[in-house]
Amino acid sequence: MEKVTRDLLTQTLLDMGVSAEFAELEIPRDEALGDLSTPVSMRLARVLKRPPTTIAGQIRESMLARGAGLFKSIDIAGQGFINLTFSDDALIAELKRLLQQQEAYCREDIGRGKRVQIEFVSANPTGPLHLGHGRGAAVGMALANLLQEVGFGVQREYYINDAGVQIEKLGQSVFARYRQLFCDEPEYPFPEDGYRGDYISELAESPEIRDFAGRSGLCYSEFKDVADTIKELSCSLMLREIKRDLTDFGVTFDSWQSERELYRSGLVQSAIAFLRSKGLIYDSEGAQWFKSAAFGDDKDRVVVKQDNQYTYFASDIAYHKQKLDRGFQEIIDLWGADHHGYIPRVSAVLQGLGLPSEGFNVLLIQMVTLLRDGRPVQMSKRAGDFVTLRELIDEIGPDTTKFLFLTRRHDTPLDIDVEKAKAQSSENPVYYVQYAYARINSIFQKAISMGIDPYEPNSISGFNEDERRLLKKALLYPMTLRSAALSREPHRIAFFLHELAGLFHPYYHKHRVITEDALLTQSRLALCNAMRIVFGHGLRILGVSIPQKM
RNA sequence: GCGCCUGUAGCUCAGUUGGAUAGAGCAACUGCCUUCUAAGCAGUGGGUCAGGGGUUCGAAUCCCUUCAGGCGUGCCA
Repeated sequence: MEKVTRDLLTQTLLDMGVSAEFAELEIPRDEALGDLSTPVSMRLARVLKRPPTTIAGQIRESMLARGAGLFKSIDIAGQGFINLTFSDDALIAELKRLLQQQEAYCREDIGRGKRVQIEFVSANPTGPLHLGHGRGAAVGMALANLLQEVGFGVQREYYINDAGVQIEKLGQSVFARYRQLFCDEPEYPFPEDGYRGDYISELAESPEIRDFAGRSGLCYSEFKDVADTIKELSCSLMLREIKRDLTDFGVTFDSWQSERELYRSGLVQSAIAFLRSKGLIYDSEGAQWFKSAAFGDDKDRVVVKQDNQYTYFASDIAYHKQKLDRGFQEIIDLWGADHHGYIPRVSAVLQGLGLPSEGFNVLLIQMVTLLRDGRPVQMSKRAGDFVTLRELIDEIGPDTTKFLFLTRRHDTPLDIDVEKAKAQSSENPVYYVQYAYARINSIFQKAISMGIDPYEPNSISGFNEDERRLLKKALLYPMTLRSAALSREPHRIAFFLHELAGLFHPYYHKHRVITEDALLTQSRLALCNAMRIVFGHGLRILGVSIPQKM
């Protein structure tokens, strides 16, 4: 409905010789003013050098003439706002279109098939997922669903950092723990900066490690002799755990990319050679440097150290080059906010490889601070003191956890008081939304039991004021979807759904849907069906379950 | 020192990308279950949008500045 209006406004502006980008519609704060409004005439006043009210008058005449019954009225208010009010006939016609097209009604093709890759979570397989990863998982999944819904070709990827010193430390930690537990060496030295969480013991106790230990005589080995297998086993066991957590959280990936695989297949070497051939890598002070300063970074960055070892940056170069080689036109990475300093150099790489700077988008997932008794808890994987995603899911459920993360902008720091989250979980906003859906379903069940088909309303009469408000909100849902997609902010959908439920519940309480009046019943069922479609669509995008009853 | 993020009701957060009189949830208080689900509804109270200046028809939103918190600033990953 907003799209039809926007197209109309755009045409009107083009006829006046004005660029289409001025065609912006918004929902007035005060609904008495109208259904949609545009401040366009005030913006044009400066450009056209005419008073805003004069311009507004011209736009009004043109839109009324073109609109053909779409509007009940178009008013000019204040300093030049144009307020549009839809006619009842137009709302009903639009409702019928929604019911006919179902979820397709919600989708506007914004992506036009553009291939975009979203990489998220990508936690090192050196420990369980914590709350920050959970936030990234919820946001990344919702964003992927959202973009897919508006016409992008989306791939969801998890990058596995299974090479380098962190994995080395993981292996050492597991090795040391095994010796302490099973080799009668309780004093066996634990690595200084090893991982100390309980999960290390669990790894050491796992059948896989114990089986290998039995075969290799681990109690009599040096770490370096068994390092490769210990590391690989620990890593894959940890990854299995992570995958299980994600699955239980309802988050899935299309692709898992291993860092080690980049080295094995020679992609790191060839990527650097490629950059060198383009003159973007040079030698200095015995190291090899990438010219990132040429693309906006503060300084050039080392990719191969003096000792001939690759830096972490080297594999990231290969990784991001490979993303381009796989044909993605837009690359979205979700990173923890503590990596923000890393953005310019990766952006530099992609620009050096020919990707326009707007093709690379990093969503910084701000820190999740955990509070206990109102005081922040230091979360450190190495100290082993942190609250896992698993723990929170088990306590309050995946839907509540997701909604907790999705009712915030991703780039604002978030405090979670676990005790409060547990206490409030039964009053969580997610239930408010799900409950609305379940109630509609319940009405439909009742209708069916009475021999009425709620999905096939054959006639729709007029609507009262409450119904009009509800209907209008549902019909304008695509507007939220569009802005959420364009701004890459899935949380807007969560808030929309909560607002829609906030209209539905009072309506439900005030009016009966199924009454003696057959025509009225048909109309109200049609309205409920529209709500059902929108709630279902929104919840599906957020990755939240859609309960038929509660 | 420099860079990025943040500061909105007692708490946790939105605020349509510069629009009209700043909004929700939780917490507190008062009512409402014989009806299609009370995980609900109706109502009450709660604000110097961190402070100051600027830009313009119009600022919580943009610019400058001060204050406060977080993060970053490796030939670590």
